[in-house]
Amino acid sequence: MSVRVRYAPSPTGLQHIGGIRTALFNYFFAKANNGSFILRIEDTDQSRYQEEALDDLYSTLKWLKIEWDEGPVVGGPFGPYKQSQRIALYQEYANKLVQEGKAYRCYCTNERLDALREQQTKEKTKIQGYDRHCRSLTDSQRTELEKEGKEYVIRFKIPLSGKTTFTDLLMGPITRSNTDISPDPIILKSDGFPTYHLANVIDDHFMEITHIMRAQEWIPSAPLHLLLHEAFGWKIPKLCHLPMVMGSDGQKLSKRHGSTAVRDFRNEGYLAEALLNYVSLVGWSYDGEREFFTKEELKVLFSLEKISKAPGVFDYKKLQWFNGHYIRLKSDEQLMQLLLPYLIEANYISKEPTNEQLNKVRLLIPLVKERLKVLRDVVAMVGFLFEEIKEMQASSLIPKKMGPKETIEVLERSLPIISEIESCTNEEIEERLLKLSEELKLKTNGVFMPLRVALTGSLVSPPLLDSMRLLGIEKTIARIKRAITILINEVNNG
RNA sequence: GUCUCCAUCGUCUAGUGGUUAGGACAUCGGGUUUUCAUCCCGACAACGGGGGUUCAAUUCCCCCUGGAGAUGCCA
Repeated sequence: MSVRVRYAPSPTGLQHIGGIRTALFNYFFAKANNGSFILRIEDTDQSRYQEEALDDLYSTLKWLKIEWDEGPVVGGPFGPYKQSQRIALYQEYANKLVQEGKAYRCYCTNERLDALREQQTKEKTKIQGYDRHCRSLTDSQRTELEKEGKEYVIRFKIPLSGKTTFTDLLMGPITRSNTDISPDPIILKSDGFPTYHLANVIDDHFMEITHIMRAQEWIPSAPLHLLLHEAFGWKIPKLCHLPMVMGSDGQKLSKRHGSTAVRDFRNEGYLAEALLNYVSLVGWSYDGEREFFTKEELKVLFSLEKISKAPGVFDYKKLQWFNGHYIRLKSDEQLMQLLLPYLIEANYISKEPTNEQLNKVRLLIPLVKERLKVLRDVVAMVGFLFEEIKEMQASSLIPKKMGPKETIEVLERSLPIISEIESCTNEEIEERLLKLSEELKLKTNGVFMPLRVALTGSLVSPPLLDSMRLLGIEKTIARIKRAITILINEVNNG
């Protein structure tokens, strides 16, 4: 039987790193085994449902170029693939369990359950959870409650003794005593919607899922799912619980660790290739040496055996490193297309860039390519070419071990040399500036640094002479003159 | 509290009953470079503790410790 796996997110928020990692592992596992990757929407919680979340799911998967073989939009033989469209099925099977005496209606109010929980916490009772009050209702009591028209939920009867064991593909055998399983969990809510457990088990069965790959946080409820499968008399899919993705403090990765939404990474200028490559390496490795993988390679090389058991910390720095690598792999033209939206957003160029603007941008691509960690960095990096420098401190113009007067001399004597930049090569200008530094008995930096700061307002910038060419001779001269003025004022005032 | 799972450099990881315990990121140093970055070279840095089993344990077993997750009419 061919492999069938699913990614089954619930549309209650933006797609995040942890979710997408699960999606990726399922996807790669399916592809590596010539199987099918199914997308299923687990929208059984009406109160937390967000329309935006669904859009985000689709756009995120599209961005990563993860296509699903069956699911919403594309359809498939086991649809519908949205749980909210399968309610009748869940109700039918929940009722079936009730009829067979494997589940029961519970009429307990939220007030009673809250009070129960509060008491249990206060008294630190051994067993936490539902007290199975309605499990032992007599027939006449039930008829009475029905007559009153009381709301009810359906609870699944967990055996009162014995234990449940399953073999996890990664973890090996895992056993849980039935008395430790949440006592008689709700499988059908009072609004007629199923809980995760019921819907999940029914769908996995009818969608003929062969392998359930999900995060380790599901281990504790796996025995319940097993019991549910057994109650229906269904075959149990193979289980594989993936290590979780943690933040730097070892806790489950969440917003307080930084961005976790894929959308945020995308906005910052992370490339899909980089994110996909890095995320695939959290909890999985190939041989411990190689770490660059394309999606296509992963679709062949991915294997369950190399998944690690221990949770992994998400390393933002390493992601950046991957991103820089993939940025440098782009051609200049490709990178330009990626960078344009950021330059437009910063108002450096117009929404419909003119040819002149495009030509200018085209020239600066090689200057920034090796410097970008994320695409958005380009804004700060080339801002000096598109807008005036807001603030310039005399102190930042003056290199270490030099005074303001010396710096003024450097700038003034550089001016005539730089004025000729349009009729000279970089090498010729460079040579003359080096000669100047010798004449003034300065280090090379003593000349280049003041010029750089005068031009860009920053100690760090793309190559100086190329920057001057891009900025244009007039602005270059004007900025150097402005710097001189600032320094003269500094001398007069201080 | 109870239950379950996990444990190699700061981080992601490779690895084996006998290895100088390997790689990558980060960090630090050096080289290239007019700065930064890239690139190259180098350094630092790990088998949580205690018992066994064994001629030999990082590796197998047990305990402890530590960490995480679950304990919802959320998924």
